[in-house]
Amino acid sequence: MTRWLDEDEQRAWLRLAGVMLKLSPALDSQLQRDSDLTHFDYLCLAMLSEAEGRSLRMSELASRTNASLSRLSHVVSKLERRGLVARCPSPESRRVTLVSLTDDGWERLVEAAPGHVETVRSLVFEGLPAADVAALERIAGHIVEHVEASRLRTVE
Amino acid sequence: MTRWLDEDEQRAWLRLAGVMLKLSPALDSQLQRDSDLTHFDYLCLAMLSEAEGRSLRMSELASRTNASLSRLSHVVSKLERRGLVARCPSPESRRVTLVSLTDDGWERLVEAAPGHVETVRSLVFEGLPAADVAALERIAGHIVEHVEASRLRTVE
DNA sequence: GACAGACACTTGATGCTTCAATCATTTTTC
DNA sequence: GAAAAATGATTGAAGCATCAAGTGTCTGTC
Repeated sequence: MTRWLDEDEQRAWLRLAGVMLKLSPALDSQLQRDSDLTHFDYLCLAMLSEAEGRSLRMSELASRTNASLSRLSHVVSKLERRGLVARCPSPESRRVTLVSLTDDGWERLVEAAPGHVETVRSLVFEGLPAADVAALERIAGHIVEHVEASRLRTVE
Repeated sequence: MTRWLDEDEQRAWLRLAGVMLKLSPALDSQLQRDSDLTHFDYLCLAMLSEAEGRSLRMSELASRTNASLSRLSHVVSKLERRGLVARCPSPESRRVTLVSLTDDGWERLVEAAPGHVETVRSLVFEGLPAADVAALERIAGHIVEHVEASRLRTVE
């Protein structure tokens, strides 16, 4: 017996679906136009830039960018071809690959950041009360946790 | 001079990006596995099913599903090939195309709905306080509005 | 110390999304 | 009432994401 969504849930859900369908392309579009980067490309560079030694193992970067290892591998290959990122084998274990941000990658990130941050601010935070910023963090965190938990359940 | 995000905004933003990166594939994956439909396919069928006469013009369906006309056109072509949807010229104006849900499309939607709704409930609403449901609707609505407004600005 | 399984990652094929260009129709402007 | 602009929709090419299958490495376990 299906438990359908009530009216409030229905409205909230349609709006959230709207965010996924509209915000994602909007971010990609601005970054693509101004910096020839995908939003996901940007996220990879940003996560590397904040990591110790500007370098992370593939699986750690995948986890920090919320991506599958497969998706990340394709994207890192592309970024490597463009010279924004470099791969090298880990000294610790031969099945581990380390990715690091190159100087060119760092520069590209620094150039792209202001425009991207402005876009995020204007699309998400402009006019959003502080209480809603907190709520957004709480709710989005809740959803991400549930998705991760369900993935573990179905993989088993 | 860039106005960077403060710490609270930063955390909220990373979590929201996580939702877009993880929730969307999770929905696609369940629907694909159980009903051979994309989440966007589902949305199209669902919007048609609720429309008067189970039929809408392309541009109206695009607007209700938050998609570009181009994306919709490709997807409708695919759904039409599979017999879930039919196109016909509008009697009102010759540049308008009407899309309508076929009986097969209706059946497919009815079969897919319970599993999809269960997934949405378990990933989004399970354990989410009613106050947060309202906040989600408000915040997501705020974001969608801003994205739409910015699109209008850049198109001009 | 060999073998089964787990782990880290890569690859190739397929289908989806976007962008830019296009076409036909309708409306506006002069 | 023609020309110009706007609207509604489609198309093809290029780039992305996903899935399933693969490679190589490491870790038990007997």
